[in-house]
Amino acid sequence: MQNFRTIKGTHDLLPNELNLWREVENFVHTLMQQNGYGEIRTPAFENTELFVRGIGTDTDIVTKEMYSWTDQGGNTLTLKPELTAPVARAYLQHQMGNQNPIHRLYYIDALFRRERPQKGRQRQFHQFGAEAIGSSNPEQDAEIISLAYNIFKKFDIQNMSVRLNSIGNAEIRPVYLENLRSSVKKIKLKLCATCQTRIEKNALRLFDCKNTHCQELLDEHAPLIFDSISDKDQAHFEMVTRILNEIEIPYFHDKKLVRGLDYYSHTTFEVTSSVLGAQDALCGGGRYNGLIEQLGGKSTPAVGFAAGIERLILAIDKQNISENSPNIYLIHFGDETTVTASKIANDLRLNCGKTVVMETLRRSFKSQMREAGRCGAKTTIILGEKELAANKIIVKDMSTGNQNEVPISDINQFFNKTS
RNA sequence: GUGGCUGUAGCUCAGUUGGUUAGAGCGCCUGACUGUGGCUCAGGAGGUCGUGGGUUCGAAACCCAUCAGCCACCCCA
Repeated sequence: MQNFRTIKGTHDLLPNELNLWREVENFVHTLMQQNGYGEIRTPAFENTELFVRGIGTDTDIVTKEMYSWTDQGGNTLTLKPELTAPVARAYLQHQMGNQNPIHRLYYIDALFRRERPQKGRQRQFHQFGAEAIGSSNPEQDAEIISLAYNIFKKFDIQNMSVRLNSIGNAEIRPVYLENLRSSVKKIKLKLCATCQTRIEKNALRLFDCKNTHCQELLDEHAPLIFDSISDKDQAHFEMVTRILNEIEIPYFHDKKLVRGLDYYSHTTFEVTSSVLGAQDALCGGGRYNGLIEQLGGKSTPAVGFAAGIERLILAIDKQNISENSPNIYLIHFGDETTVTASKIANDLRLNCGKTVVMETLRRSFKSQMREAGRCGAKTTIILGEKELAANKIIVKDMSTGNQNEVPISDINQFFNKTS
């Protein structure tokens, strides 16, 4: 007989850990709504071509990480590996641009990439994120950055840093890359092996090399993309930083920060925390003024971010996680008590708003008492044969051990009073 | 896709140069306490030793393969 288990890189989330997940999700909903963002949910899979066009043909995601298949009708489909392209697709499909010049959208969703799992990286993972479509102005960039920042701040993430840069518009990219390649080729042989291959394959990623020797060489010889962008784009960036200063978001202008997906332009940012290990990015984002047009719409400015929920959970200090224990544990025993106990539990939940857990295993009285103590119930209700015969229950306060007798007819009134 | 480390009870882990019936702590169940939790004590349930082959009289241990987990490379959230 085969033992079934979760597929490599996927995980079950059990009730215990989901308490924290729900806390995170609830706060995301609250904060987003507070900022005027509306939730969007897109399908789990899309046409493969959407991601190829959106993310970029040469990116790792598209070339080797997508879960793609051909269905029985011959359609080439892909489980979504990121959400910016699907959101942009939805924006176009529903002609949202014609309804309103600006749309603020957010999501919480599961994504799929076939990577080798490690800390902070799994094959099915979850992100929340926001996309503001329509404004090209720097205050929109700052708003997006503040959304991400405020969520991490709320959960008191340690050793957090916000890195910020601008990579200018898409037109200057080829010019800059040419410039970069020719400068770096002069020092090619002094660089590490991976950097040497990156010169042709993905020159921007040279700046991500963890080898300090390579970084020193690059500092000396490589031109920085920020220095090659237009005055207008530099002024845009300047304005973003002015707003961040004013709203007290600490950031570091990292002139080497680049992003991996092709659709980014202008402002790019990343929030990292060293408590995460190698996969230290909590969130990444930036402008993507060219994406909507790339997908067949008219030129529309947009900016957004995406953050990994698993990574956020990893980075949260779990010291003070609140267990949710029931208000009331309802103990009953004897042949005739079950029906009445069920009725009492139902009334307390519906009429008094109590969290009530009722015994359904029919364990011994002692076991039920132990269970009531273990699950942290503040109050225990005892309904035995004697109580049933007398039409009353015993209400026991678990911290003091005090007991009261309450007539069954007065239960709702009693518990409404004690809130 | 590449490399390193690791798989024994629900959890954390012992298990001697290969040798009878594989252990402990925590957790769970029952009882001492015939209707009162936490403390204590006693008893009990729970294992195809990740899986499949091989070596051997004999494998949890040795060999091969495979799967999974962790960490790193790579990449990214």
